[in-house]
Amino acid sequence: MENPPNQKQPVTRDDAVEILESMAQLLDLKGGNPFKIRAYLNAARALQQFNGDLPALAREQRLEEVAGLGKSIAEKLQELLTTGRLQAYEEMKAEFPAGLFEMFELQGLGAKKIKAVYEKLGVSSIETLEKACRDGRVAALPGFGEKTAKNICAAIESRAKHAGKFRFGDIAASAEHLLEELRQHPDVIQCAIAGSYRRRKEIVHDLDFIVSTKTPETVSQFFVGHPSVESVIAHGPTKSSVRLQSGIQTDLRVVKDSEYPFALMYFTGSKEHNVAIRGRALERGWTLNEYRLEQLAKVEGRKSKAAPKEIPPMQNEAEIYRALDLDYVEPELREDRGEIAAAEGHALPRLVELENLRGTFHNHTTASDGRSSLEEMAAAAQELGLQYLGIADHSKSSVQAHGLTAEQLLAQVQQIRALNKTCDGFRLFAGVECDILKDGALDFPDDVLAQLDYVVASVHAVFNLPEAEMTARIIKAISNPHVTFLGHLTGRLLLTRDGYAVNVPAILDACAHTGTILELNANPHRLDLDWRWWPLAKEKCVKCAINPDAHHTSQLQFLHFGVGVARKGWLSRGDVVNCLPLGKIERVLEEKRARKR
DNA sequence: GCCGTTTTCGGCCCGACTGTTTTCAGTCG
Repeated sequence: MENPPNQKQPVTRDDAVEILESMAQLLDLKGGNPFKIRAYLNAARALQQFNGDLPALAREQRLEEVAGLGKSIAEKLQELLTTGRLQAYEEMKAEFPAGLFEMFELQGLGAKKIKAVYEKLGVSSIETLEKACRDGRVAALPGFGEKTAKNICAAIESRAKHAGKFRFGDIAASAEHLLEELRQHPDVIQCAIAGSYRRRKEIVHDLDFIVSTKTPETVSQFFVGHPSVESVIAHGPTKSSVRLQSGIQTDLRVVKDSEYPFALMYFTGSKEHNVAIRGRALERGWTLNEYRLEQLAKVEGRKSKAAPKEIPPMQNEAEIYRALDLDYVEPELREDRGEIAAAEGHALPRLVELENLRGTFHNHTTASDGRSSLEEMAAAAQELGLQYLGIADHSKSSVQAHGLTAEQLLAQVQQIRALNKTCDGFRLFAGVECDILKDGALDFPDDVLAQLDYVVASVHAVFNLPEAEMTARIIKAISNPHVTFLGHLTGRLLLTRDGYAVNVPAILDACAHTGTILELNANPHRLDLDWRWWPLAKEKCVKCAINPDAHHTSQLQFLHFGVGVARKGWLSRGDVVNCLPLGKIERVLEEKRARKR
């Protein structure tokens, strides 16, 4: 169901942003004026931040009114938005082989180096680049060396390693959309997405749709013919496999309605959880598979050691667990990390839910690198039904993120205080995302921090310290009594950058000691701290704050991803401070400050 | 290429880090 290549699609704002960024890359490859290159990047950013009616502006020839767009780029955008094409871009693009562009995805390679290997070695793709690195031609180039060649090979390897993996947040919207369309289909009785998606893993390899129906063929046909399907890999009566336009492989399993809970449970996994569950079935003289739970004696060639128990009727997953003398295990916990023992001993936690959240901290505005204004963020939070919203723009050392000076920050505090007077039953908290400097000092002096409602301390630069030094750096920072929250503890960017070397248990101890609340950064690129650490944090009585790190009103929705991770980390409402109502959270923030005195 | 202005050119964010080279270029955030 691919779009015919010459069918005209309207150019979206994101398309235009991408083309401006490509133009900057092309100019860079051509060795263009660096300020001109920056002008294109600035224009791309301006366009990204522009919230108005772009097509209307293009129709009225008023694009130049957008700050950051001058005469030249406005004209180009005008052409792009009205004709769907941009001649200058296509001409420039034709000067270079297409393979050069994927080389920009390699960490450590920029336009200058790409240009050098292209012009001097004729390298025009990642494959030929790897060959040239291995046979020594790259290392022999002026300005290159052994180390550079080795680093390029490592970057190629890392890129390959990440192929076929998808961040949960990148595929969630299209997955839910497809699920909703299946649900609407008249022949579909029940349906769900199982697999690691249902378990809310931060990275998924594929999607597993489970459907129950009386007419497998029509549902399968509907699935493989869906507009979001790019190509069909396999298409049978009960199992179909496709690749969606996002690139992710997606399987459909079609079962009878009576088989549905068993299929859902089986395909939700994890494999390890299933093995343990099947073991329990065997102990009872039963066998469990993706279709049913039945007496082992009925299965050919197998005998039960114990006297088989009578099998109760089962309509849903909860009843399957109950038949095995277990409490219902939420999908997020099915990782064989102690959930079965807890389910047996009625010791599973009641997991936090999105509806429990009353507010959130760590959000940006246009004052630093956000794309929505203070007022817009406040309005969006209230629309979501939140009682409070914390504003934490970047501090001055984060130059690339337009960090605020002390004066700008204090002006924002005044603005927030004034805005609060106009709100009833809703409060903005004035905070900052304060850089943790290389030596563990904070980016603002205490007398500035003292004027805020809270401080999120985060590392944004100098990632490559040895573990002990990085750990000491962070502990020093959170030992400052003004620090309320520790932001994205490991600094990882999923599928892009590993977290820095840091001793997480030592940091957790320090958080417990200082009363610092640990952020669960809900940005789908971060999801940091990782879910695997949260049970330990909970054990050490470290509180969690689920923060979206929103740079736009729409990104407050990231809370949804954060709750998934918190649930995966066994957290309950009581472990998450932003489940507290306004009156109580105010007290928590004040008490944290009071610890210093 | 954009912006400001003290209009029509001159400045544009910048420090850290790495690797190559021996004083600097390229990349990144």
